[in-house]
Amino acid sequence: MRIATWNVNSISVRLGQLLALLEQTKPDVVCLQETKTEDARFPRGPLEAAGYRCAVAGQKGYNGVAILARTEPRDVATGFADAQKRLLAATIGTVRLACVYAPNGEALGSQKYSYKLAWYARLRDWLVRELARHPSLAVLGDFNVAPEDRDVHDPELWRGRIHCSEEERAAFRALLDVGFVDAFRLFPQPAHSYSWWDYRGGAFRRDAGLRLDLILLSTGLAPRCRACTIERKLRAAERPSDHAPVIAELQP
DNA sequence: ATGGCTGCTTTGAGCAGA
Repeated sequence: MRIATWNVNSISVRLGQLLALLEQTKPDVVCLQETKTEDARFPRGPLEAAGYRCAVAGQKGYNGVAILARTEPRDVATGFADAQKRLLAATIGTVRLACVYAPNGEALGSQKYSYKLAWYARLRDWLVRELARHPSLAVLGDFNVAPEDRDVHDPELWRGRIHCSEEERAAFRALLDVGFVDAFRLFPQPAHSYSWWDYRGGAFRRDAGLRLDLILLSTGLAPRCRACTIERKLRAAERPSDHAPVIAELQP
């Protein structure tokens, strides 16, 4: 079973690239973030034609998450209540999956930063309950936290800043403490492995990136994981998302 | 390079992202 996550930064702009990704990597499940589209306008037609069923939780203009799967998603749920569409869960086969789009946080000390930390606390509480019901649980998405210095192109430049602060990293580790591992770090990985590069300042060309897009696996599910990779080449496409997809391979 | 992109919004300058 191949599971993937991608922050598309608008499903309508990235639909062609998404269809190409589905064709080339043939994932069984894809979690999408920042679809930026209300549910009635989600492009179900072309995705169903490509062989994927869609569970969606979108809103106009901002945020928005979706889960695409080759089989019908079961027990679809939107998690804890929030006006911002940032969480969606579904069961595919034997695996429970949660698609998450964590808040950006803007800057330390801002209202959005407080919202980010509170959102992480709510996510943690929700994961505790979800894990009790679903021991095989995968959490995929844009966490908007670079977990460690090795996930940052220039740790000294980013020290204490948004995505890299100790407070955010502690909030992220609190998720792991519930009973998850970062699938990417189960395997040897190249140095400078990032999943997001700023559109500005030639960040991708300079490889000035952060690893913000992650696949967390419950300790019950992690032994089934055989690989986890970042599809970096999509960031080099024409009119790319600023995030690259992440894909994990699970043994059946 | 703290922006110098990009995509969105009752279309057009301002917000948000990260």
